[in-house]
Amino acid sequence: MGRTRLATVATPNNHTATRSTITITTGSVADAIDAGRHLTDRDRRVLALLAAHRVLTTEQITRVAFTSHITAQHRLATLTKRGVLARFRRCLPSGSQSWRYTLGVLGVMMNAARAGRSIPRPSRITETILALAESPKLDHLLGINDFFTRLHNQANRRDGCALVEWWSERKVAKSVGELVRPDGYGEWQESGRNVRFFVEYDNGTETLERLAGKFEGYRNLAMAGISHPILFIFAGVTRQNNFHRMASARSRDLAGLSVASTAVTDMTTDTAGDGPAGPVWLPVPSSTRRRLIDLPAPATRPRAAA
DNA sequence: TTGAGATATAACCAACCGAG
DNA sequence: CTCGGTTGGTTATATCTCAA
Repeated sequence: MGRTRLATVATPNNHTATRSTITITTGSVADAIDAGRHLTDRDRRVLALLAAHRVLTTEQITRVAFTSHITAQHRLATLTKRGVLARFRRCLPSGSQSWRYTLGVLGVMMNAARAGRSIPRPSRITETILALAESPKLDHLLGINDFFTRLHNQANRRDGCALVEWWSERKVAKSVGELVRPDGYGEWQESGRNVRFFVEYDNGTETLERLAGKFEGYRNLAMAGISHPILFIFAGVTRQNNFHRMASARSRDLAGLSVASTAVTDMTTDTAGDGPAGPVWLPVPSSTRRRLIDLPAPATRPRAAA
């Protein structure tokens, strides 16, 4: 870079048990314009990805945008140094946890300029990044993004497969938020067939009763003409089993809905290597797991979610 | 408690490519 | 050709997990 006015702020917070390291490089609008000139097409894809989905780990970004994790690490580190990205992680030592990347000060400025929005002040952006790093919803967000990046990776590796749509919670909320609050919406294509689905990611913070309460919203949505399979993803196998038993006993609540569940461990250790696209989904009520593309369609005729 | 294996990053290095 | 940037490889280092 020519004239560098960037100040790197590494903020090790050693005061609590959950130590965190954050790297935020700040800069001016002029720096953002300068940094923008050095971006590759792939960099712009990563920026768009982070603008839409807020935070992704090194591994998740690699799945979507890189073929080599080494290259991804190098490039992401460079973009962080330039202020385009910011990153943080719990625990100080390297190698113990991958970095979580989000848009940096310059990245947010570029994104706002491209969308025709007013450009936020660097201090405001820094506050947002710090809030994200400390957010209790961080693991939940990373869990959802992990599911979608694994699907994306499958699409990259297999002919005839594509992740046609990947909507964040915010984007789905704008479309159907009045009736339900899914954690994501997607459309998967495989062998000339398509399946649209809603995602509910559970990391054990809600009671099963509360999960069951979501069925009513989806029934109302179906009556409004929007009906797709609802995928429940659980952090643990036991909780998934409990959910499956509970949901199977409530067939009346599920009338007209297509509900299936899986556990993260099933998704990541699928022997065929198909990940979330593989036969890891257990429809309710059933004891036979199906591929994502083979999930039963809801009884009501689906219409586009948008 | 200890050691092996897995995982992740930093710091190097070499090869390649396009612009000037 | 030189220079700067990108890509991808190796090595060193550090921690975590898990089994003995």
